[in-house]
Amino acid sequence: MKKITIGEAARQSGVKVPTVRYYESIGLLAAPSRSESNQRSFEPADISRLAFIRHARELGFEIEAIRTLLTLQDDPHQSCASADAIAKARLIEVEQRIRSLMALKAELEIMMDGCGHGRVDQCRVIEVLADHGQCTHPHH
Amino acid sequence: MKKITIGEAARQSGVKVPTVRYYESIGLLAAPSRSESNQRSFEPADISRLAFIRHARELGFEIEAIRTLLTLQDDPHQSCASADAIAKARLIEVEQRIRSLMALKAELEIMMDGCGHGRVDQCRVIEVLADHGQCTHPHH
DNA sequence: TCTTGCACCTCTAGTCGCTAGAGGATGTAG
DNA sequence: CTACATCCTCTAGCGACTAGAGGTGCAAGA
Repeated sequence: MKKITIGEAARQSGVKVPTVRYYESIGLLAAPSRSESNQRSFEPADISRLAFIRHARELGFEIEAIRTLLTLQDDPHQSCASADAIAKARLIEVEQRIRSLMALKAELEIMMDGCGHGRVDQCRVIEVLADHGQCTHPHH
Repeated sequence: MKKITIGEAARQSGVKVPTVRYYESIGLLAAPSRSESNQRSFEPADISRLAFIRHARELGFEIEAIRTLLTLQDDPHQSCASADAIAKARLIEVEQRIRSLMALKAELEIMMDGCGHGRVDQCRVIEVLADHGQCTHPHH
């Protein structure tokens, strides 16, 4: 029985030390046992859980969604439908976000193209921002 | 001389009432004059400024960037280079964000494809989240 | 005239997901 | 034994608002 310190847990899971404590404080991670000197002592399962959380966060899932995904993981006999729904919702979100960012990109490019690099009073960047009517791209 | 109330200013600029007050509080918008009964009384120029801010926010510029853009707008004899640089930085940010979201989308799609819609213990969604090694897409 | 109801005012606190820092205890290497 | 790293708890801060409490002012209908 090796005792895993919070630092080690952080290193292995890729989650930062204060973030590990934060996850414990919001109940995403069960409070681990403590050593005689009150230091947290994690188990391998905790590392997996932290890695799960980290990966899900990287994929942009919100903490509450992750909480649901974790309870599903904890009870493997449940239907997979909720996990499916959460992932699908996230996919739709991501697709929407990509579309809107592409529109932004187009608008920014138009802005930049029009900039003669002279003085502000000839600057399309400022001008376009000031008057949305000049914005040729219909992103909204 | 018509007096523009905060509600009217909000309606015309598309910025919400509390947000207008917030912008005033952080000095993005000059404090307008007040009526006898202490109500804010805006001028047309304030509406333009609010619309400018709103459009810039829609394009994802941060408040501090907008603050700089506004000072540029206020002094039209300055070089346009700063505005240019801010817009360019934003464009690069947006492009990066699009790339990373595309990678996420791919990973989410792989996850969903593998889901047999059965029970959690056969669910690829949970499984992929739990073990990043299974994530075939090299987005990081 | 009353009263209803809306728009306005200020101020504080909450949101999300951490991150930073204070101030102190403990563990480890030389 | 002395550094120094790591751990502990607690509080406050970030950005850009948003929500709510508690109060004033104003116009229109009964």
